[in-house]
Amino acid sequence: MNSKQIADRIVQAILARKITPGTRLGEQTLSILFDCSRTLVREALMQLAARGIVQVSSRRGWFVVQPSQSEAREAFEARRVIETGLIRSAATMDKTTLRRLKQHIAQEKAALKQDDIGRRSYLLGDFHVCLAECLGNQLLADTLRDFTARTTLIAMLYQSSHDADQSCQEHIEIVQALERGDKERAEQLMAEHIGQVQATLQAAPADPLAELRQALAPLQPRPQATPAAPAGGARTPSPTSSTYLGALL
Amino acid sequence: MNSKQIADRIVQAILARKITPGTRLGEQTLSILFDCSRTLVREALMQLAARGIVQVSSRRGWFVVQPSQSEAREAFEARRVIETGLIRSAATMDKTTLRRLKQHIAQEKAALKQDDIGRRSYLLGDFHVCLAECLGNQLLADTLRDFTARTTLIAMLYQSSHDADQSCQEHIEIVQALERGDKERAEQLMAEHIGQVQATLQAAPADPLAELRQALAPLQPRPQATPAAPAGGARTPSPTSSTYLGALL
DNA sequence: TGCGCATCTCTTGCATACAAGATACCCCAG
DNA sequence: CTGGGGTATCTTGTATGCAAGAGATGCGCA
Repeated sequence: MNSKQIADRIVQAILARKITPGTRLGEQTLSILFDCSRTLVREALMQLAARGIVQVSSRRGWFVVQPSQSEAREAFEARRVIETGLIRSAATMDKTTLRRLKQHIAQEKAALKQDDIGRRSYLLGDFHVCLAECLGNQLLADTLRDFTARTTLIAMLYQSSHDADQSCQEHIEIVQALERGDKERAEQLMAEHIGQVQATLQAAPADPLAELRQALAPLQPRPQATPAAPAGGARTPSPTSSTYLGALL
Repeated sequence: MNSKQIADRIVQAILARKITPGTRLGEQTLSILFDCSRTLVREALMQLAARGIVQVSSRRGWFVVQPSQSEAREAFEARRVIETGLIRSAATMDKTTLRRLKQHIAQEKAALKQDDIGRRSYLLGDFHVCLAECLGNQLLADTLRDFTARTTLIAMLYQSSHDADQSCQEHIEIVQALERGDKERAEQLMAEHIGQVQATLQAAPADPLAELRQALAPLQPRPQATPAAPAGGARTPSPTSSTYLGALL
């Protein structure tokens, strides 16, 4: 178990919504979980910090990032720019590639049917990474993976109510447009798709203190992933979050 | 001197073309240079590895990446997608922002006049990062910094002959278009600008063995940054590159 | 009760020690 | 002179130890 593997597991857990924003990632805890020394854990966390997935607060601990509202806006904008641009500048796709995308969607459908929330979340996010790979740019695919992890965290933090079936349906339409060679339409659909997710975020009050208020808001246990939570505002780091780390194994 | 600072210094040195692709970055060497333990150096290198700037070859050493031809293509494509998309989706710029861009260009001109190659390279690359910041997306700005480092390495590796004055001129025109509010033109100019740099790369022969040939090519000391080097093909890791590391201090 | 303060524990920050693999070097045999 | 093999050296890989800081706790006092 090297540091790269540890980092990957953490990212995967985030993409599967098994780790929430603000979760504490203690070096010791992880070293026990992964049965290695703190050194390796630390290297993994350092890498994730460089990728904007975790943060360290000096001598207090490592935490999964809790993007602010403006960071959330940037992340969605970044994804929109990259994904629409990628479609726009892509060559027409060959059959093999289209087959891969369709296979991916089939997997999405299966996970939806089985109500496997973790796998479902993972696949819905991974579609975008897969698409970038199919469009021939591994560099942007890797970048998108991080950005997708970020938007997943944002969706958890701001209680997105966007539903999975709709996402999958939108993916289907995008692939159909690509299959027809209608890149313009595919681009538009992608922009709308990302916009959909963004739009369902719990709108924050137009209040200059919003971020502070959010940071100071009390912790309230969240009822799984239901829509329309009681009141606006996001969670602070969970004090007992070490139990969540079972998600990594 | 913490690991972040070390990483920043290395990236800066790359952007200033003071460290070439394939340069060896020995942990011990760096720890002496930065007067700290290998631990900190290692953390910095880990972060840079996560950002795609350096690579480690097991128990052989750390090296600045030498992007392959296809990685080079991806990097330029990624920049084109991001930078044009950013311009396209931007709001109109206010005066303060435009002033910042103009100031940046003024700095570019000064560095050109003084023939300060390091600073010149740095600023020409940083223009793009600055623009992304001005367009209101720090996340993409940070991403672009890494991609710019990457294309800088590519330009060194494939002997770009694109000249600095022309780059600066193109920057000026882009800002002028933005000032006029002509985003469409700005976007086009940006695409062309990035294309310009990419186009001057030493075209490799249409040869399936190109990459291998390149990897096996003998080391030839490069005459500073002159155009039109004798023959195609890039350099292998320099065996005595530790001397170059003075560039970091 | 409420507040201030000392202390105690828990967490990261950093350095160092040692293990293990890769490479370079040298010596010897053919 | 050439090639093979053993060793010496150099490099990273991993664990561990100790220091320092932040928070939590508990106690005494007003």
